[in-house]
Amino acid sequence: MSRNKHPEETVQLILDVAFRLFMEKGYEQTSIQDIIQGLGGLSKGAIYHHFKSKEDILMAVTDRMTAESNQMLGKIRDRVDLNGREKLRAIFKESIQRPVQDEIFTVAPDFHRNPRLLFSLIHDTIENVAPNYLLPILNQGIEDGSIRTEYPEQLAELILLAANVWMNPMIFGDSEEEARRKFMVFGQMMQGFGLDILDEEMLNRLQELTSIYQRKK
Amino acid sequence: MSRNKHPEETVQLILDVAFRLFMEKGYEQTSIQDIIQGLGGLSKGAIYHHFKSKEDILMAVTDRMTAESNQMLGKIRDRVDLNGREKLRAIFKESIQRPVQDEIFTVAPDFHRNPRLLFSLIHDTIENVAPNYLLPILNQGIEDGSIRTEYPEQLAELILLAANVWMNPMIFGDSEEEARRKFMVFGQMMQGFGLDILDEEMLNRLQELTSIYQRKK
DNA sequence: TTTATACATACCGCCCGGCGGTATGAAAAA
DNA sequence: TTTTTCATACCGCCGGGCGGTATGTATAAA
Repeated sequence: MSRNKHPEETVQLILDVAFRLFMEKGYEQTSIQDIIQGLGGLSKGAIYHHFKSKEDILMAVTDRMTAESNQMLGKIRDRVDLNGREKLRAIFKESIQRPVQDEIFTVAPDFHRNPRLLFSLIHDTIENVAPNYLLPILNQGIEDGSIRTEYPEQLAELILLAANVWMNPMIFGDSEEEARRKFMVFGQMMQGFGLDILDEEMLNRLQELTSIYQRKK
Repeated sequence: MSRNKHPEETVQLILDVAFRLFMEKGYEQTSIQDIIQGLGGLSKGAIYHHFKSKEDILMAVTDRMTAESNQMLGKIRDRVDLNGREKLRAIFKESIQRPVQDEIFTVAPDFHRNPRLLFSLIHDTIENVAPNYLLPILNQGIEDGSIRTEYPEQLAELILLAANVWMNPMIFGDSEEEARRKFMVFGQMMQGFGLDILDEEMLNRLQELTSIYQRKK
């Protein structure tokens, strides 16, 4: 095969294939050979020309996964027409509404077979999303009086861990009923912090996602 | 080397060595050969006689880790001299007081290098500890009126995830100040559920553990 | 024409796990 | 008591596959 004039396409192809396989089979269970086979003609040399290790591919894959989500978060964070509480609500709404979620739910990553991916998600949530996206919103909410808390950094972490990890149907494989109850408990927790941002629409969407994932299994 | 009359000792030896190595270097980074070297004479055949795979060793190691802790939980759960809220408090106290924690903190498992171990911990927390230990206590608390919640199953999960994972200094490597703030936020969350069970003694012990782990790194 | 890039190919060393074989001890048979 | 039998504990080599590297080659760009 001849040299590609647009190497970026090759990179994306590798990431596409790796993403699909990592999700379907898990990172550990996916060999470089598996990726090569999904590449259609390309070889090991191509992969190691663009990525320095298998781990490097995983990082690129997760980066691409979170990039789109973070862009959305950034947009809401930087809006000037909403107060803190409204932004918080907007984030939750968008997080479960956006179609990217559907894509991920379609390939259905089985986090039981993907502890590394789960860890990446948790790590990104704590080290990136919480301080860079949710924290500024909480701080704004504190200033404009729509949110009250003494420790916004920690509250941001706890909220995201509960929402992104605990309530994530892909991780714990909840039934719709379990998802509903988690949503209720989560809502109660948020109210305990003076944050009343959940509504029925969100619950319905969450249950929808849950059922999509249930069917996939 | 001759045959051991007490094979159980061999099993324990393998688990001892594997435990130490998994903690120090991480599961992935520990090879069977590494374990063999720590065994003092025993060979690969010995390992695969007692365990069917490397994964099997990991499971045995984690089982042994949680067994002691679960025994303590069971004892408190089955006491008849405490109401639900008192049991809940007793569990929290014991969980951070018991010396087993110190042992683990001494070998210092770096969860950043051990996503599988982290997943095992989370899995055990959700699938075992929550339903079998904390849930009965919450249910008792609901009956005797010392705890009020509509969804005890989910509350049990959320509480344990926050306490065992989020507040675990080994996972997120908090500073003492961060540990204190997490403790405060956690306490606020518990109060939101009508549960006022934390006290200063617990905070001090938590910060002590945090500093022990900080020094280890 | 030269140079840098985008690959292909051959190969390395390690690792998990299987497997044939051996040593040992305990129970059963003589 | 002695002999036989048999399950178990363990040895250590080998195979297949893995991630990764070194080197070669064709092509685009300069």
